[in-house]
Amino acid sequence: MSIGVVARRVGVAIDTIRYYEREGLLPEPQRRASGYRSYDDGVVRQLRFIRRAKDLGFTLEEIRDLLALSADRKRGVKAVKQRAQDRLAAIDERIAELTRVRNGLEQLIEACPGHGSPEQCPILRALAEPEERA
Amino acid sequence: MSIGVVARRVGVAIDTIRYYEREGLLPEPQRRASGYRSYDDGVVRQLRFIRRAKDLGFTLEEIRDLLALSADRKRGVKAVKQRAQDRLAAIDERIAELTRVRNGLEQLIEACPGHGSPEQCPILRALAEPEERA
DNA sequence: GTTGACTCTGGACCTTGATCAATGGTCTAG
DNA sequence: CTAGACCATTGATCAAGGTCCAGAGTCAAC
Repeated sequence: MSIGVVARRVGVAIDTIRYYEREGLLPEPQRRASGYRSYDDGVVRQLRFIRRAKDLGFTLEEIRDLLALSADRKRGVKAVKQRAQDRLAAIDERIAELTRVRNGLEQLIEACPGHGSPEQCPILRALAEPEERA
Repeated sequence: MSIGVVARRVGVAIDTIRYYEREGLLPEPQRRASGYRSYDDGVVRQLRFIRRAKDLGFTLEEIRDLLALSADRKRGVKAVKQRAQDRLAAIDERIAELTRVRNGLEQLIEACPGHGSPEQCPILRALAEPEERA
């Protein structure tokens, strides 16, 4: 398969495939005599793996790590689970942080009449206040 | 006040202050005869405003907008409230998205024994599977 | 009156995850 | 054989929000 066919099958740009190769997320493929990259089906699975991991919020660096682990029979699984748990913890932390921000913002919105002078607007006041403790 | 003093008082880098000035988030300050920037206390409040708004997830562009609105007596407040509501909606959306990802990941982790062969690891399987529908 | 800390400008550089452009070689259908 | 599609490499560019550097001028203390 040429790079263009792979790109179409996975739904990713050709440049992205070459980029992943440079970044070590994809192995260097066979080459034809002309220099064209020649892929087999494995790369399609691997690209889908990358895309799903990205959807789960893994960075490309973490994905490179996951890919290495997934190739490591026996020892890999434990480490993969650990990475997934780390990722889960990071997501939980991010959700908690966003929730704090969200609730703070909501309170300000509720307290804001939506008219009157800027000095009376709790949103602007909260932003401008010298020190505030939540 | 010199730029360095402002930077220390707010806890922000000197370069950041100049950057904000270039980006239109801070007014151009007075200059001494030497060309040194000379600030009054207002800039400290404004920098804190920027920092708080950034903590709420506003982009610098949105903050520039908020600052303009906060200077607009009467008409500003309504628009500020609207911006805050938009921001709240965006945060809610982001939390919902993260929560979906979080729950998917959690299920995979629960199903993973943490040992055995990579082929049996639900995390790796989910990532590698040709098609999966949640 | 000089050392050391500070500031000025302009522009380069950083991160992440790509994407695009330029230039040139290759492949395939008609 | 040739047009048009495809692919190669290198290097630039993007968004966002800064950070850092060089080279030069300035300020404050001793």
